[in-house]
Amino acid sequence: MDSNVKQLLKDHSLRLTQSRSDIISIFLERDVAISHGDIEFAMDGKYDRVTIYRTLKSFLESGLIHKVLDDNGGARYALCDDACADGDHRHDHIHFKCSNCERTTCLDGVFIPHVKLPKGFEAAESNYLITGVCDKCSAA
Amino acid sequence: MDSNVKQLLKDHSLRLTQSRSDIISIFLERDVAISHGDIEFAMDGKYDRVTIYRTLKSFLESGLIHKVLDDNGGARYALCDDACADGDHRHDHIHFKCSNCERTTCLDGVFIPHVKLPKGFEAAESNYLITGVCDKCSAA
DNA sequence: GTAACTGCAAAATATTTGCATCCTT
DNA sequence: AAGGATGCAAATATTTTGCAGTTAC
Repeated sequence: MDSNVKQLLKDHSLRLTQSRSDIISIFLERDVAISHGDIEFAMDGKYDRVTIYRTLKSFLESGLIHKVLDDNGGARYALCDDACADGDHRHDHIHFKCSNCERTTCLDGVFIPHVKLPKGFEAAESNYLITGVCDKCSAA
Repeated sequence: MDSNVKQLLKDHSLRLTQSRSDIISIFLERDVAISHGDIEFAMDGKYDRVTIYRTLKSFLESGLIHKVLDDNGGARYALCDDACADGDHRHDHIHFKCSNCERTTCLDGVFIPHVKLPKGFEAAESNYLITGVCDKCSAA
């Protein structure tokens, strides 16, 4: 449907299939981090559970999405922003998990502050998750 | 065995049982965040898998341990430091996951820097996980 | 003695793998 | 045509729940 979707897949050297298009569309529709279960629910049986797992895995490997840490054990994912598209992955924004509506949002404008690590520690990736009440819930 | 262990349980109003003592001992022995699987392995069948789950849950609820985010989906836990003991929970230190030895360490001396959140967002808890190479592995 | 803790069985959930078939390139 | 993607079945892993028996206080 969306030429945007096709382009995304092409950009990441992924084959254009129905399930991939549909799954990307879900990511585009929502601006929050979603889980395998969210996708499965949204698809309502249209695709096999396994296909969704494998699709997420290829998206991860191709750098189309990134993993977002969650409070509970559940894995969540969010689209990488444009900065990622050209090989140079930057996921240095903070994620916010609302304890009220349970939504996990990427705070794209809020970057993870760097810290000075003890001698010998070398940082590669950072994950910063804040739990609290989001803007929509605090307004209500 | 350790009067330290007894005291910890007493401090948190938990009954002194064999499994609880043993599990706390493991936490004390290691200064890293451990998972349910780690404990099960260390106990080598001495306690039921379910008991370990429930023990961890009561430790969590009583504030004896805190949950540590992990890269993969697995849940990990670490002892709370003294500051937590008196009801006022402060887990504002950074966790470091070594991609080489897979160990997750609490960097007790490195505090999570505060960030300015967009309007409407209210922070309650913070989790900061850094992945990279730890001091022991970088030295080797 | 009583409420809490434990072990066992089993259910519910989450994730992975093998294989035959189908589809994109 | 060929390799990658999908669906189905099934194995594996993870976590939770019910219940009866045991134990700490």
